[in-house]
Order: sequence, then C-alpha cells, then structure tokens
Amino acid sequence: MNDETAIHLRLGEIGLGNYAPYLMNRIMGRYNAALRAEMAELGLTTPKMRALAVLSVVEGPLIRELSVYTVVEASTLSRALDQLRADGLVRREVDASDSRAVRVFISDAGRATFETLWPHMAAGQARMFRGIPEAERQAFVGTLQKMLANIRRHDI
Amino acid sequence: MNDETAIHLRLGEIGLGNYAPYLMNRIMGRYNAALRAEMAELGLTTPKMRALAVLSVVEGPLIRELSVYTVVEASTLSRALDQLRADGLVRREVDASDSRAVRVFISDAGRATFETLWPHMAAGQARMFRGIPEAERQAFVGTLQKMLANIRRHDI
DNA sequence: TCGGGATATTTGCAAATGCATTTAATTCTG
DNA sequence: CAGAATTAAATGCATTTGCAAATATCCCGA
Repeated sequence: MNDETAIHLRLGEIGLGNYAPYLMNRIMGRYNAALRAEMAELGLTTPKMRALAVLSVVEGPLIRELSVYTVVEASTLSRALDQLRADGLVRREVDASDSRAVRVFISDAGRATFETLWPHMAAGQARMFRGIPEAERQAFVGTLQKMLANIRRHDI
Repeated sequence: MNDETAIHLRLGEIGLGNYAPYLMNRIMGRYNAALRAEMAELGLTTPKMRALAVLSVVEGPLIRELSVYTVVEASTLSRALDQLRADGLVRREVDASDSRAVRVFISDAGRATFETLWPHMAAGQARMFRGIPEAERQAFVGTLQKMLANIRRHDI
C-alpha cells in the first residue's frame, strides 16, 4: 500500500493496534506513569524531570532550546525551572551576548537527583525492549531518528 | 552489547538521540501539539479526542477499559466524558450485569466530530513517516506491538 | 446469607498546565 | 540611526489534571 492510499484509510480500517501514534502514545503513557511515583518521591514533575535529564547531557542551553529538547511549553518550563532553582538543582545565567536570553545549568545536587532517578528510567526502557533482539532495537531507534527529523520544526 | 551492560549505561553515554523513550516522547509531543489547534477548534482536549478515537473503533467499552485504551486517568476521563456528553458526542449507559460499571457509546455527532479531526491525525502520521519505506514502517509498528505487550498491565 | 474487602466511577481540592499578555532586549528596514 | 517588528522569558488567569476520598455495588468466604 502506498502513501496516497494509506492517508485515506479510516482508523477503523487500520485498527488501533496498527496505528503507530496510538501505540506510541500508549507505550509512553505507561513509561511516564510508571516513573511518576519515583519522581513524586524526589519532588519532581514530568517537566522538571525532563529538564534535569536534558541538562545532565546538554551544557547550559538557552531556555528556548531546553523547551524544544524537553517538548515543554516555555511558560511551563519557566515555572519548572523556578522550582528546580528553589531546590538548588539548577542555576540560571543571563546569556553573555543576548541579555534577553537565559542559560540554564545543572548543579551537583541536580546531577545527584537525576542519578537517583536514572536507574528507574533505564529499567523502564529495558522493560519496554524485553525480548526484542539487539538488531531490531537498533533498527527501531534508527526509524525514530528519521521520524524526529521529519517532524521537528527546529534544527535542534 | 547485551541487556546487562546496557542497563548500566548513563544517559550521557547513550546520548539523548539514541535513547528510545526520549525520541518517542519528543515525536509524540510534536504530533500531539500539532493536533492541538485543530482539537481546540472542535472544543476537544487530548483526553476527549482520544476517547472519541477509541470509541469510533471500540463499541461500548466500560469506562475502566476506555481509561486503559486512552491512557487517561479514570478521574480525568470521567470529566472528559461529562463534557463530551454535554455536547452530545457520547452517551453513558449503566452496564446490564454490573450496575457500578458504565459503558460509553459514541453518537453520530461524535462520529462526525472525529471524522473532521481524523484527516489531520492521518496527515500527522504521514508526515512522521515521510520518506520511510513501507517495509521499515511495518517493522517499526511490529516492534511497537511487542513493546506494548511488554509494558501493559492489563490484557486489553 | 452476612459482612469485610474489592471494584467502578465520581467528586473535592490543590497543583500543574497552556494561552494570552507583558516586559525587556535585539534586529531589521527605510 | 530611529522606529517598527521580532524574539526571549516571565506572569496573570482560567482550565485541566491527578491524587485521595467518597459513594455505590459486587464478590467471596465463614
């Protein structure tokens, strides 16, 4: 079946269980929900957790960039960062060359908090991929990367 | 690399762009955000849209089942259904054999609303998969189905 | 069959979220 | 180079969300 045909199919004809966005939302819903208890214990919400995750890997991004990475609205992210800062997990710093912009840095305490959470995230991922051969996992991630390139609206 | 090794890697060592949950959250975040404008125009939120989508395919599920299908909390779903009912898009019906339980049915108006939204959803999916060969898409969906089987906690 | 525990859904309430607006600073254009 | 248009981030506000508790019903074992 080619693209032109596929786009005219109804959901009922495809079937929920064959519609990729449905499957992905459902899988991520479970992954995120499973993490929520651990996050709550650390005083984190999803936006706060995502910010820490990205900041543990990306050094001092602008808030606007962090918003893209985390897929969190700028206003929501701004408040999440307020809270993270109040807990000493991140630090804001006005950008040297553009004083409208703010860069965000993770602190040692922030890193430690994320290190506590990470094993649960890794376990969640491992559970998702249980019984799926390495080659298939790699192909899957490769397809995800192509998909992200297709839909992202920023060059980040 | 085998499972035992992989689970001990740090996020920084894997890289955000190779961590499947990150990629999936980001892709679905965009897919959902792109749909939000169309949904708002129809007076729908994400839970309401998901409920209509599932109800267009599954006949008269219990609210509890709908909650699993849509990955929406029961309390949130209950209120979403209130609103859908107020707009005449769904109908509640006490289950014949268990008077605690409620079955939900989509109305003709609900179907019509979903039919209006569906082309945008299909377009979003098409955009995600742009340039990805059919065989790769099928393999991808096959992996998603295995993953859902791995993480779901219900037999739905 | 009676009562305790489980289950399905709804509701109260505080917290989180998204949109629109505001503030401040930069860049573009004539 | 002045002023308009754009951009980054923060804030006001109404809505949405999730957890916990309430309500109603069902099921199981003594």
